[in-house]
Amino acid sequence: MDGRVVLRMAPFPSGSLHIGSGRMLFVNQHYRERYHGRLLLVFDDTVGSEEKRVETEFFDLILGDCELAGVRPDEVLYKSDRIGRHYPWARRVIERGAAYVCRCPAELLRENRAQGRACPERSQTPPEARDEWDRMLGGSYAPGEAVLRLKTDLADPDPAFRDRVLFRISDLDHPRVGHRYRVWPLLEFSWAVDDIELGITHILRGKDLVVEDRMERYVWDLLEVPGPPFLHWGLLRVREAKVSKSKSYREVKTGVYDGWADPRTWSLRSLDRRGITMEALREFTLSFGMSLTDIEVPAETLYAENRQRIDARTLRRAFVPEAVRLVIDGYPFDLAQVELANHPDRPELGRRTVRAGPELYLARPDLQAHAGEEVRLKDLVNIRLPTDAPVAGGTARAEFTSRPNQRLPRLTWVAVPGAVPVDILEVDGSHRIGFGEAALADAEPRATYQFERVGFVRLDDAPAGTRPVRVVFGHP
RNA sequence: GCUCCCGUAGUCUAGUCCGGUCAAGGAUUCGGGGCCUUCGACCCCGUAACGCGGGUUCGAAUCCCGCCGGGAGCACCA
Repeated sequence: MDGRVVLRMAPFPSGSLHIGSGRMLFVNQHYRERYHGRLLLVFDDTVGSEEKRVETEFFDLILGDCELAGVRPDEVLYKSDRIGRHYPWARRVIERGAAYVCRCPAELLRENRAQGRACPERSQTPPEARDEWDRMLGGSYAPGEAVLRLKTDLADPDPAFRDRVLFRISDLDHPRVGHRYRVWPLLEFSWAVDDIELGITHILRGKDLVVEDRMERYVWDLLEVPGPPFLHWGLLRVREAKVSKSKSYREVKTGVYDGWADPRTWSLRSLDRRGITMEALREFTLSFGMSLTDIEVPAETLYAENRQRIDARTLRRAFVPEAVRLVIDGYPFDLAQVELANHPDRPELGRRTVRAGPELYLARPDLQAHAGEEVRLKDLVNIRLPTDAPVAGGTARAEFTSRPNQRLPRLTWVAVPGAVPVDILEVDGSHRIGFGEAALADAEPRATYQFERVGFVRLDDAPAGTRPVRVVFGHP
């Protein structure tokens, strides 16, 4: 087994991979590594349909998703390059008397199938079928006028399995191969062929494709070729991620979403943008094993996995949302600045000097929650808050009370001089604006921080110096 | 409706093939406590599960039957 395993992943290029479809990447990668095998990426880009079009931009997008996830396929192939190889297989099936060219309109075909009724063409002899097949290939039929169908059992309990269509005619312009082919195989048959021709040893895929197993197996048995075993995983949904691929597609296309990295897509790249590491995502995904159960997991589980990985190396910074300017009467003059640790438990991550002073920004929600109370400004002094909280952007006065650390509610603050405007992009696409401490002024793009009492955020990939500083919320 | 698949704590998972070592392990959540100048981290403690009903057996989460519940598919899409 070791070293001889060949796996394949077959995405349809219609969007970026999201948290659920990413499972394909991690599972295949996992088994590839475990058995030192090969992993092929085969774009399942047969011609599709009017509703399901192949779009070239998605080839690169998906390749980028793989790269991001740290999955490097040994080979990248396109089904659309391989269509010619499927025709001889069709011929073999016809020779066995197991396929015929059906000229029923789609409507009638479906009805007959539902009734378990045979179409007149079903009785074609192999030579007749071959002639008809040649006419199909030769262009005698228009799209919809003829299909090649497999003879199974019209009494099969599963109607979907009765004489499935193997090839159909389509005039759609394919973005890679144009009009090179008119006769296109359907997914099941194309895989029955390619899984053999590519020497695939194990097929690992989502259970949405289990019916297709049966078709592939049927063709292999018919042609007396041994085929690889199938393994499936159930549906994985993240509770908070109500993603629909078509919705994401629409919103990205119309610009409602900020591209495929918009947090609302829950795409791999959006998670990366939020500072969720691919290692965490990989562990998270793999933890579900190959169970056939459909599962719904709270995002918190993923967040916990990520927190475990990044907490110890992530620098702390102060951020104040819905900032209110607070002038503190009686503030001690010698406390113009304080030196703070970058991480409470990791001295090796260094320290920074932060401006303090009598003019500070505080969060309006904090002011409201503790109106009139004495509070501790974290790492600074104790003050008494005003009884009325002004609106965000307003100013209020507070009163210095004492210096020593006391067990009081601890609030986050940012000195007004040098405060950096920050815009947090939330998971639901909304924005939270506020001020961050001055140290954020020269933060590197893509750097991850923990905003104390807010959560883990990652800087967007904007040029340094962009104001407000754009960050994306990761998780608490 | 038909076909296939799946049911272990709030959530996810180990165990089910090959019955005993499972009075069910782990993770996360939640509750309580400790510690640290974050509501984060860390440490300690705790709550909590074999869908239901029969059967086989000395013994069932594990095998059999029935029921109930959930999911997916039923395209000339992938």
